[in-house]
Amino acid sequence: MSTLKSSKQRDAVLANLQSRYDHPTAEDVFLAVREVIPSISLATVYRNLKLLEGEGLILKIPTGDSDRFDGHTHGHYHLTCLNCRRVVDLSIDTGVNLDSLPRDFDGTVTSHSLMFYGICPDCKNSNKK
Amino acid sequence: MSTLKSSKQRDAVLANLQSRYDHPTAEDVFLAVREVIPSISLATVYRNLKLLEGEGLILKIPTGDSDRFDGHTHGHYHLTCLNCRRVVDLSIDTGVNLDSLPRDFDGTVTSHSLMFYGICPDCKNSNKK
DNA sequence: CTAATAATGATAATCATTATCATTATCGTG
DNA sequence: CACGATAATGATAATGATTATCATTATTAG
Repeated sequence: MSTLKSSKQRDAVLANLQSRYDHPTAEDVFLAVREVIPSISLATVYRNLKLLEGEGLILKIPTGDSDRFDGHTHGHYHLTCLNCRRVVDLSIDTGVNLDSLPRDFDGTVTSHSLMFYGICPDCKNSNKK
Repeated sequence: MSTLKSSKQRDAVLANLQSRYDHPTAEDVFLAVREVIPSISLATVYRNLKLLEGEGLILKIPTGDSDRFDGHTHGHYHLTCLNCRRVVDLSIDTGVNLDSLPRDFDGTVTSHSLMFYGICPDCKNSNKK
């Protein structure tokens, strides 16, 4: 049983994710944290992203291409823009009645993830002629 | 503008996906279709999966590891088993009120995907002492 | 039938992510 | 504080999934 030891690299990765509201890739986080800790390695970023995800402190969002990460684990959903590939937040006033779903299901549901696809506000507005 | 030409390989890939109710990886499909067309190449499977997805005939399910594919595009949702990593269908009596969601959102939502995480019936029952 | 070109199979290339390993940092304990 | 155990790091090699390349084959319109 290994005990966690603190590291400034891990702190910096978490701090970066919690300070931003986009949904960066591991590489994005690497580039940002390198501004603060120039010696940090990409491998260290990947390692700590995985650790932090395991701790439940961040969220990994699989998208079909590179995974995205989210430092805000409160209940909110995402939209993947089919035009610019960005992942943006959708603040949803609950509305999804998930509790009533797995009625006739002989398994256990512990969590869910909901991804919307479409066009983000930026792309929609910049496409106006 | 390129026009589609038919091929028995593509037909076989689609037929395989439509005949099964698991959610195979590209490799899984490759192994299955090779039973019918021994000369088929893995690259051809990937190519046609992408084509078929573009046609809207199949669904690609990103999972964080290898992508899964689904030959049934009707409205249904999936559960990823955290124990055995399989993806199983969840037949849901609608229940999700998705239409009312993107009210205060200045973008366009064209589709969504909902993934549940938990324990599938098989694993749940085999874990009983 | 023939020309045009889409599709194939084989394989090399790419890209994201993970494993390896020698070195360094952290932390409880004497 | 100093020590020893071990977790974390940085650099890089390795892996695994997916895509690109390219010469050859198959399909289709005319």
